[in-house]
Amino acid sequence: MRDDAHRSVQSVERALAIVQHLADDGVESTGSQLARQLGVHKSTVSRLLATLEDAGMVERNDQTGGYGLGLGVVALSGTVLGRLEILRVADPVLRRLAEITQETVNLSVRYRDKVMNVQQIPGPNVLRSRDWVGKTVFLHRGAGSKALLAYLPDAELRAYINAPRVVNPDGQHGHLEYLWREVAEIRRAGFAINRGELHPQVYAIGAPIFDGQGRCCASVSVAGAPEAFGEARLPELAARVMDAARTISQQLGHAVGRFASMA
Amino acid sequence: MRDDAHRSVQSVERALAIVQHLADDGVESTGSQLARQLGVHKSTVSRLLATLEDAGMVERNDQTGGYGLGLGVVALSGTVLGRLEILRVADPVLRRLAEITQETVNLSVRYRDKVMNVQQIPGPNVLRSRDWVGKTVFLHRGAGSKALLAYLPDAELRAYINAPRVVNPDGQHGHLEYLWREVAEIRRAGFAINRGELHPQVYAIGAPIFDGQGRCCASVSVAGAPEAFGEARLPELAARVMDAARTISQQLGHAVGRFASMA
DNA sequence: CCTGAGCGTTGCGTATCACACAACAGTATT
DNA sequence: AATACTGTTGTGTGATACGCAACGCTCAGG
Repeated sequence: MRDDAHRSVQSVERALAIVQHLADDGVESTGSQLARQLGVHKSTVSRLLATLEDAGMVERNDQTGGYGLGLGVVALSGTVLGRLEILRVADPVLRRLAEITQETVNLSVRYRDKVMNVQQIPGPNVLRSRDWVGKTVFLHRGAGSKALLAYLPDAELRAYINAPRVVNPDGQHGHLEYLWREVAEIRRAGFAINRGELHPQVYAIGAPIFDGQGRCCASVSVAGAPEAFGEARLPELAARVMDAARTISQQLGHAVGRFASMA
Repeated sequence: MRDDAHRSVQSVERALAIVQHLADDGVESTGSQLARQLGVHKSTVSRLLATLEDAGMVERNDQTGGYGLGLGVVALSGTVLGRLEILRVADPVLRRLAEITQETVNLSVRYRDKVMNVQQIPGPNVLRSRDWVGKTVFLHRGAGSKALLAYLPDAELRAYINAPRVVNPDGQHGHLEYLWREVAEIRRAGFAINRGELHPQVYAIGAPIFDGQGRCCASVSVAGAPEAFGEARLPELAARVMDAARTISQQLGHAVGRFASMA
């Protein structure tokens, strides 16, 4: 634990732990609660919170007196999203895909051992559109995620599948060896399909996007009600999604047909 | 400078300064550059960056070797936006407004002495839709901003107008006394209008939103090309925007007609 | 009204820890 | 090869962030 001793700054680590804590439960909490959960004195937390509040990273709710994440992180998010060049080139393609399919379109990029949604264009019959940008899911859950996973370099893919995992409370994580078959299937078909993995009533199709170096860096997916993914419509949807992914890859400088990461 | 001595944590302040710096220029920079600009040793910056990178707040670009903001801030942003209840209640109203007007609809909230965009529904003929959520503008610039400004409590309004301001390089900030007349006009009409203040080719109309305590906490605005805001259409647009704002205010618990902040 | 328990803030003293320094490794340009 | 940049990492020391305790505050409930 203390092996990488002074490669990092303790107080900053604590501040970031506070931020992560406020982000995880989502709900705001008091400084004393944070102090207990982090195992430090409440005066320390008070000073850290004051510093974070000055920067706009956390805000105090006037009504309840609790602390929560501040709008400053939204401002930061805006600049980082604005600098993601993949968003610039993908945006018109995604809009067109949404218009053609009349379903919800997502763009996801890899983030550590997860996949993060960075753009969502809600379809006409979407209910809960909000709170999706910035959401992360594991690489093996969901269409967009699996599309990304399947085209990782073999070493990374093997490492991910064999990595020791803790079984979540929901019991969703076991051994992932079964993924080898699904990955092969995805590579063969060129797209991944999700039949209610994340939400029972949401099916999705995802296809990989490759950057200029031929690495799979993102994925595009189309999500909708299960009825929309019947045998009749699925081939057309898959073709549309793969076409969009290919277009974006081209604009990122990827030579079509050269799937370097499959070599 | 050092008067509020140990009410804040220096190292965390420095870390946040790094983050702000990376956000401001938008462009990524090297650790040495950051060290020079902050006036600290590069080894300090190196350790701070390592800590921030572990948390996903900054990322190193493999190609250029520079540091930039990381996707971790996007994840944080997702949770804070998901907890903004005004987004939940406003979302359907905004979508309906966008559908009716066929223009771009924005929802803004106050953030310190600025206004932040927290939701944008792009219209059909939008060009650059991206990178608007999280963007901040001053309270007196733009339709949504001025709508919020005009309904601030008088004390805050006076403080804002009389606050000493530095003149920006673009020379946009001078004395703001002229705002008193415009504020009166906005309060009389019930909406604010922006004729190319922020971008020459973008006009907008904004109306205030009030929370359960009757405080003006947000605003909704409709933006589009100047041609769309001619005499013929402007009254209807203004009515639509004010109607949407009133609907959202109602759902936030504000009694219609009781504009407490105008008393 | 007083009490008690919860909250956050703030002086203070001390031990920790984060800093500057310097040396090192790596890379690109000369 | 040499220079000029990077970023990383040991090391010593002095600044500093920590825990403690006391304070002011609000709220709940005898």
